[in-house]
Amino acid sequence: MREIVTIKDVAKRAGVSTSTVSRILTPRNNTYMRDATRERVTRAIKELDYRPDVRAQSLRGMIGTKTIGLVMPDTLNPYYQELAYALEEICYKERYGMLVCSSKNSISRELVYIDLLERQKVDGIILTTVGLHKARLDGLIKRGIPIVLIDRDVPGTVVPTLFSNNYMGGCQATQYLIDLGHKKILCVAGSMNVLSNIDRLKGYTDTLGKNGLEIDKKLIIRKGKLTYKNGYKIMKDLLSKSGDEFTAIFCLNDLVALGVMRAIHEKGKNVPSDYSVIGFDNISFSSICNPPLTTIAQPTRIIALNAFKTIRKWKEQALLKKKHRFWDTKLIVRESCRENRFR
Amino acid sequence: MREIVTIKDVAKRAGVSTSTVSRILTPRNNTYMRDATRERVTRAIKELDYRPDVRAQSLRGMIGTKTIGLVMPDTLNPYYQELAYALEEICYKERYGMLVCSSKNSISRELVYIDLLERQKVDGIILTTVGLHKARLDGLIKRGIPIVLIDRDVPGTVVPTLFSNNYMGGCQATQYLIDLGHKKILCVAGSMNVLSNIDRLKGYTDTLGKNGLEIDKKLIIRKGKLTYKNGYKIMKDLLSKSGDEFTAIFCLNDLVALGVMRAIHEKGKNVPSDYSVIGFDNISFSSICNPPLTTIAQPTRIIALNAFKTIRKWKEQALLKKKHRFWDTKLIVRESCRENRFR
DNA sequence: AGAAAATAAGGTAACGTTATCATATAACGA
DNA sequence: TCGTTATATGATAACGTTACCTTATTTTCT
Repeated sequence: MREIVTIKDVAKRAGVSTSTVSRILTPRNNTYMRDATRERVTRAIKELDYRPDVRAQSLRGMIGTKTIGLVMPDTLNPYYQELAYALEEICYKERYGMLVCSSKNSISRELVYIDLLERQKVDGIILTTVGLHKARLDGLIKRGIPIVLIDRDVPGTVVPTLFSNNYMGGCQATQYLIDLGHKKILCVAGSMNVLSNIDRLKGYTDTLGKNGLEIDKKLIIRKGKLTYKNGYKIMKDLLSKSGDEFTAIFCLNDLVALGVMRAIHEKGKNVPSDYSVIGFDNISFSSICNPPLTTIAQPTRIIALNAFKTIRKWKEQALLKKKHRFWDTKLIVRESCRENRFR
Repeated sequence: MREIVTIKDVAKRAGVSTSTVSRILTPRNNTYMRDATRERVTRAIKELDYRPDVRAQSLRGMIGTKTIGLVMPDTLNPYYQELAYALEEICYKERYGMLVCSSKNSISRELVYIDLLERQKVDGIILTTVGLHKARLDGLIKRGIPIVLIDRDVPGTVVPTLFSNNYMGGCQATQYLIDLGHKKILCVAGSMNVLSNIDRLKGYTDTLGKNGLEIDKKLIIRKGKLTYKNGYKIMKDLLSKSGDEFTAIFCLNDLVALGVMRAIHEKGKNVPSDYSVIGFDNISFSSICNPPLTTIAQPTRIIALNAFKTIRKWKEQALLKKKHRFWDTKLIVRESCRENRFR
């Protein structure tokens, strides 16, 4: 039989009222209780294996549901997995539950999930949107759902939005290659016009310019998605033509970098002797692959922590001003880049 | 201002009672309603952007919380990520929320999470335990929490437990290598005594025996965890001594296989020309790595689907008998194995 | 036409908690 | 000793919803 133990059962067993039991569950500072009573109740709780029902607590009380929702474009993308991991760590410490939702780059799916999270009355939503509109977002906020955006902006709105400093990362990667003596640097940029990619690309072009190097449009590949498969395909095509136009490759994420490296190896060429390759994201596999990938690390943990904090401190003033915040990226040197001595 | 729209607001706006609104939210077959009324209510819901509160619904009604909990030993392990992915897909279709919890191979952390999920009154828990005891599990069941175990057993209990046929996978991998002409096959098995590993190892030894090959205990490495790092270390040690005692390597999971391959490459040797390597799990990176890894795929999606189904159909009879179920593994041939012509 | 059945909606209590108010006893200061 | 405050607990209503019961209107059948 399904035997649900409630606060009434505890009260009866301890010979007190439910109020007294409740006082133990929700300790406020200004409450008096005899030690003997406290002990009797505590014992009853233990003996009955009682656990308060968070639904009921949050429905009546002033606490929330102790749950947050994380909505990401792609759960299989290692970068988001690491974001989820960092966030889970924080949730664990705070004894929060984390509802993980993958929009799979579909806006309709994202909306279904946001709706679901709202019905579940989560204490907040952390969202990397694939195209939420201002109206929807404002609706959410009006209805009192704390929401924090990560990596991607919703134009015209005032929600706190947290970013890696993607521009900085683009600069770091490019400058590193230039310092190694590379002058002709291919950039595999993908076709998607999300802010993070635009910034990385801008970092690339600006840094070329700052170093007095020419910006060759033929060296900026803006097609397809930033996936392993696409990186492989792009590089394969390029190498089948000539492959002489560049000595280094800046990939806008690690996944494409992996695909690019695979195509290079298949062609019988070597990384880093023939081509230097640098990625972005520092996914866990970039330290494992062959050769280990030099890349730009995002401040994932810091972003996760601040997202959580923002939700917890959510007040009306969050609405008052646009709050874009950026955190520094970091160059991680491994073995996929080498000095350019020849060309 | 935080403006929570409730069923009362909808009722008021539509000019009906809350009962009538509720009837629309929870459609039972035997309910009558005038079309005009239905339409008025539906419109009010839309206009107010009303969304029912799942907490309240589940507290009063007969539905659950539409949430399940997934507890895994390691969220960063690609195998579990793919399990989570498969499960999320099912949850999405059913409009369930999924609380993702990583025990990080710590039993105390696992217990904290199970406790949290119980307080959240999830409709079920899907658990790959790192060492739950019978007593705890029986407690959960007594308290009416549907629970399904995956990959790992809790001895002496009667909970439905779902497995890949790890023994079969061990046989498939070993037989494949034998069919390629390998006679001396190293097995990197790790020290952990979990059922899945024991079964994989048994598949290995049984298949050797069935093919009339000697079982050389020196070729079974039972130390450390099944991680990339450890695989690398083990193979590096082995190669620094001699490396002549075997021509093929069966790794109990893909992660170690990746580490093993790295060590081989670092030694200037080649996979598959010098050593054939086969893994287990078919993690996404096994198709991306260099060379792409031949491996054994687990029926992850099937397991996820059945776990969910089991929870939904949870009845008292689930208690009546032990239900261990196994699903077939599958050999995935890629490029890390080759015929053994020389030794 | 009258009774029975079908249709359509409202009223109320309850789910498991806690906030708030009320009450009872004990301790204290004059 | 009495009034006042501190201590300790109980009673009740409410959170947002739905199950169940009740009531009012129609429709249908004889």
